[in-house]
Amino acid sequence: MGGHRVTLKDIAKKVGLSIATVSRALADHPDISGETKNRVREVAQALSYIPNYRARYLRAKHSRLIALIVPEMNMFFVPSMITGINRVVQQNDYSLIVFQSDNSIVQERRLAEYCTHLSADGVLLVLSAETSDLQHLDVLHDCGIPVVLLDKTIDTAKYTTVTIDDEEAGREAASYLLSRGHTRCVGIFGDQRQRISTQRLKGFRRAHAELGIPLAESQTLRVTIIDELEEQLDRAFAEHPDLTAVFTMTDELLVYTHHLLSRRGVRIPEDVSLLAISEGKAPSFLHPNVTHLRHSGIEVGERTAHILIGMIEHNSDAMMDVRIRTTLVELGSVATLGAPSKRKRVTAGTR
Amino acid sequence: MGGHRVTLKDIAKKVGLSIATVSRALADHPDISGETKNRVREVAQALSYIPNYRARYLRAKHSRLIALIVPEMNMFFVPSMITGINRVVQQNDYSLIVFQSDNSIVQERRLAEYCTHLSADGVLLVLSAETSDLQHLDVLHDCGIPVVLLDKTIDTAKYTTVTIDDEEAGREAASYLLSRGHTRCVGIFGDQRQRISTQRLKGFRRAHAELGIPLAESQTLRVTIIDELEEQLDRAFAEHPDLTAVFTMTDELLVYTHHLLSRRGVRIPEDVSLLAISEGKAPSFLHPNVTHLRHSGIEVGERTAHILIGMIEHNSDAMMDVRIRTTLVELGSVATLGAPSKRKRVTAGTR
DNA sequence: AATACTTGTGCAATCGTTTGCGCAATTGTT
DNA sequence: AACAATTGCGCAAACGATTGCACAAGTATT
Repeated sequence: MGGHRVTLKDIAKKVGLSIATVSRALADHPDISGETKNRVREVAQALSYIPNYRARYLRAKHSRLIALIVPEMNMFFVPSMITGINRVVQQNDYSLIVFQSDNSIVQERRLAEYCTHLSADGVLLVLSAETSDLQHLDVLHDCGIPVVLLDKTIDTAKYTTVTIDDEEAGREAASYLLSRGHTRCVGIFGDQRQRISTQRLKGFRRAHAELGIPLAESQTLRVTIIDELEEQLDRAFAEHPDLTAVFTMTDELLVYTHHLLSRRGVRIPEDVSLLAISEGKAPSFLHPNVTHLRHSGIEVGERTAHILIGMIEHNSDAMMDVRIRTTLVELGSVATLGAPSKRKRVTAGTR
Repeated sequence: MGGHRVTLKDIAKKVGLSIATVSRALADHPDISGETKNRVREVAQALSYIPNYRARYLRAKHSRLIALIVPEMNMFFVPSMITGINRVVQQNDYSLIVFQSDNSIVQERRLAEYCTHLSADGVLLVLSAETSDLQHLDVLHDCGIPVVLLDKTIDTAKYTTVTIDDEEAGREAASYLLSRGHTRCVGIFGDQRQRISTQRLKGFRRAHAELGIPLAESQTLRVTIIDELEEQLDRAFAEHPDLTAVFTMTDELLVYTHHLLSRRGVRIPEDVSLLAISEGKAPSFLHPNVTHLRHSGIEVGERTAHILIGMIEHNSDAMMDVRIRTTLVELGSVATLGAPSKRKRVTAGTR
């Protein structure tokens, strides 16, 4: 197997020209006569010549490779984000190389370094949960490789970031529920080491504060491992019998919450309303469809890729923080409260 | 921005040695004295030297790059498959480069060619729905790049494939339902251009034939675009009032079917039983949990990556067809039929 | 003291491309 | 007919690393 890959040299030998001329002919260089070009092209075709990008880019000092490092492949946001990124990357003749850090900062560091080995032209990075400072990215910075942080980031003055306005999304969620009469909501949030969690929680709180509606500590759940959700939810239901709405800050939390609610026979939205920040797919296959603040992974991916490619091609190191707005998609999982007394009492622990 | 990347030459200049010596020192070559090695290493450290893999691999004729081409990023199977692949690939010091063909054979051909440009050491390929022959992969074969087809393949004597035993899985599904008294089942299948669909359907049919249970044509749905599902399901319910079980051959079909059933108030498994071939995540967040034949994406990914790496490193072109077995996971969405007369009649079109 | 190893290092070619510069042959200008 | 401008092509260096070979100095052998 594995025949010798044909190179410029082979073509040159065959047509009796120098390598340089062949190279230029194939590149349609004006110095080369039409006839020669044709001859070269024919031979190249016949030999099914394939340029060696490694050699080409070795000389050219770039690679047309863009690296993406994600902490993990969840089912909801990451796949569509990759789809968006890939679309733009391919359109611009780059290739995307995907790494997983498995939520480990050690891996993340290793991978960042690896990107420099590969001479990636740019790096897209979704921070791992462990990451609390950005020193390990200095290698990239030192090599002049542009970096864009997306989705899960931390505060930084050094790198461009693309996120949704997490605090605003949290605020909108709460104020949407409050405006429809849900004065006792429970918000379910993720790992508090992550900015995305703390910010969404902050917004959720602020909405309550702004409207002067009390929000007990026990109304905001912080779920680091998904298995904790059930117990925490039980406690929340036990402590707040007047609970009328649940908000989940991600799709993962949404589907599991939906499951737990269904399991205990809670009807949505008759008994409890449900609202989420979501990529948009899960809400459409759950029953009933879930009203959510849509946070399109494809859009995030596309915007981010555009920005990175801009940085690469204009050699710009201007730093910015891009916030992508979420859009409210109303699908009927949130009831408007009229006569509160008619609602069925939900009891905890029912299976 | 972008300081000059430090090379062996820089180190050589600094320590006053030749490039060759520096290269060997860093590679811990026995020819080099310990003292020299230390000096070189110190300087390399101080200058934060990073080897250029493109240059290294240009000479070495390989790239330690493995390409994966998928038709699309669905939410269920592909992400976990990537996770599995990535795990093995990284463990073996390769990198994974991911492409999407968007289910277009034109893209698929372009990407295959692109893999040769990159000198990928191996290619993992999930065929697009459009692909009906494998000629466009000849470029890879000609370059001696090993290829493994996985999940969605077609029959081929030329390439190694890793799949589940689709026909057997379809057969098992049907015979499971039949053995529990469901004599009138509906099977929901995907795009009939894909082997995975035709084979699963074939097995489903065979199980009926083997047990001598009639299976009307209208009991097997073929859903090319997901939007067609609702109408087809309506028709099936209308034609078969004695319908007691539904089988879906993928997660996508499962979640949407589940949604449609919930919407029309069908209780699972009291009114209709539900069985799927699934990656395993969706069944756990649907309510009730769905009994399924588990087809682990991670396992498929890991096995496939191992096989490919084996082919790369042993330069083997032995061809094989690996079938991964599915495992039955019983989660209670399939009722065992006792007295058929007691079941509630399901009527079509109810919303 | 002459010879034969050993040790540590450098030279130069190589991987496959690209590209600045030089040069011959052709064409055009006066 | 002499000179200038154009056209078409090749030489050779460069990108950054690896490696076979040669070679100088030192050590060991006779």
